[in-house]
Amino acid sequence: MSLDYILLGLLREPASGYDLKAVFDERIHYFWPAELSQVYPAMQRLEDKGLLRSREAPAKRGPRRRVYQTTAAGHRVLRQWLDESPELGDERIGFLAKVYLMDELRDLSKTRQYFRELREICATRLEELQAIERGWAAQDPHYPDALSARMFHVSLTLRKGLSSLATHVKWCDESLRRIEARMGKERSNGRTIPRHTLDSHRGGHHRTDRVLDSRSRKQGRPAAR
Amino acid sequence: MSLDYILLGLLREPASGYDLKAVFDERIHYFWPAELSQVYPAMQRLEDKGLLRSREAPAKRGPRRRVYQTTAAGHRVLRQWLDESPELGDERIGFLAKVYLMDELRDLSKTRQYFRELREICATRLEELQAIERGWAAQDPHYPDALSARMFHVSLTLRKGLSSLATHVKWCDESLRRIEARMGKERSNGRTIPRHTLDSHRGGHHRTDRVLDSRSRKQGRPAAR
DNA sequence: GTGGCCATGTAAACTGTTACATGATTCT
DNA sequence: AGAATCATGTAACAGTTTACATGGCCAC
Repeated sequence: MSLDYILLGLLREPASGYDLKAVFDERIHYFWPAELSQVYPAMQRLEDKGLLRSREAPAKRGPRRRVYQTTAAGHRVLRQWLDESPELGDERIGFLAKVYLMDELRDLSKTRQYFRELREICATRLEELQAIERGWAAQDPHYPDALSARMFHVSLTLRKGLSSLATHVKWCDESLRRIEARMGKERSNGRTIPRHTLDSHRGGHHRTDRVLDSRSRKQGRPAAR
Repeated sequence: MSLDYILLGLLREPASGYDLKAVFDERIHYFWPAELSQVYPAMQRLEDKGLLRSREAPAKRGPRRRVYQTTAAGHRVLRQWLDESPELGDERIGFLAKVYLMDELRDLSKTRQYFRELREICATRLEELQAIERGWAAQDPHYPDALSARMFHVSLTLRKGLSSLATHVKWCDESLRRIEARMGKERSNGRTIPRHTLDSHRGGHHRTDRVLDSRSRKQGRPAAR
């Protein structure tokens, strides 16, 4: 349901669905991704409820655009939502689910490889956010201070991203240390490299050939693909 | 789709849907919550695909139970999933969405209150995880070392929760400092306490009277509640 | 006997993603 | 003429939550 409220918040300035999609992909997607196919119907619903109003906008360069904006009722609804207590909500963290079960592979070098890749992904995204912050600092001489109320709140969220990702990278590093220490112990305990590594043929089969790919009808033969 | 794989992982030891729900609520829900109404059909689907097998179990104290267990095919599918590269995935972080838009309230004391509550929630959950770790340390004299492969991987995920939540609390504290500094500046700039505080009548209306509560049919009058 | 926990499910609703359909304008 | 970008949507599917239905067994 947060999407509706985010829309009300973003449409305090008038914008089209298409405009909004750009905003989502640029700034919002870090905490709330959205697709156009979800945004358009949502805006229509909110207009039907009287929380948004829209008008046909003269289109320079392109076809007709419908521009939406939050109404007074929309502002009230938004403020009521903002005034509610925070909730952590249910986060689904797929990469942790994998780590939790990864003993199944019986091969710590696989776990190590997993953490190395994860570290890379997070470090890259961290740099992305650091670049944003540098940009802000560059065009505002007393950056973290003297911000508008709007930017102040936005900067609180940026800081969250920055600190979360930095910690994430540190966790990967700590994990890699533990994994390597453990691998060292395994070797010195006389265990040789696990034989399961035989499975690693047909090089680099990342993200291909999903087996569990769609719901099968009852009694459908599993092989029938 | 991760749910299916988590089920395959958990059912390396036989268990009923009901058992599994307890495991989810106790350990797994930190990174992947699940409801029974989702677990039961999922297990049936996985059995139809040949990845789980089930048997009727003699029920001491209660009605009949159906106990599931991962098959050899299920193990293969699980290992294939575990072998894929990590992905961050789309996280939806509702509490950040609110902070991002909270300038709308035009009342920093509301933002401060929000962060105080958020800090409390996270600190509580942090203590929860710390208690788990203390429990492990208590019943295992050389705790973080010499773990089974299973527990080693589980402990990697616990450490993630611990470090994430500690950082989260620190972010709340940093934010509270910034908010209070800014409130001080507002006061000294001659601005008095914002008048919007008039809205704060009818004390403590947390989590009540959601306005945007369900999709309205087209053209439904907004007032018709 | 009834309240609580054990146990298994179905149905409907909600939220979100992927794929598709359509067409204008601008740039090369 | 064709590709890229602007622009708006629909349809089908996938994943999850909430509400409901059912019933056994056990303790008080």
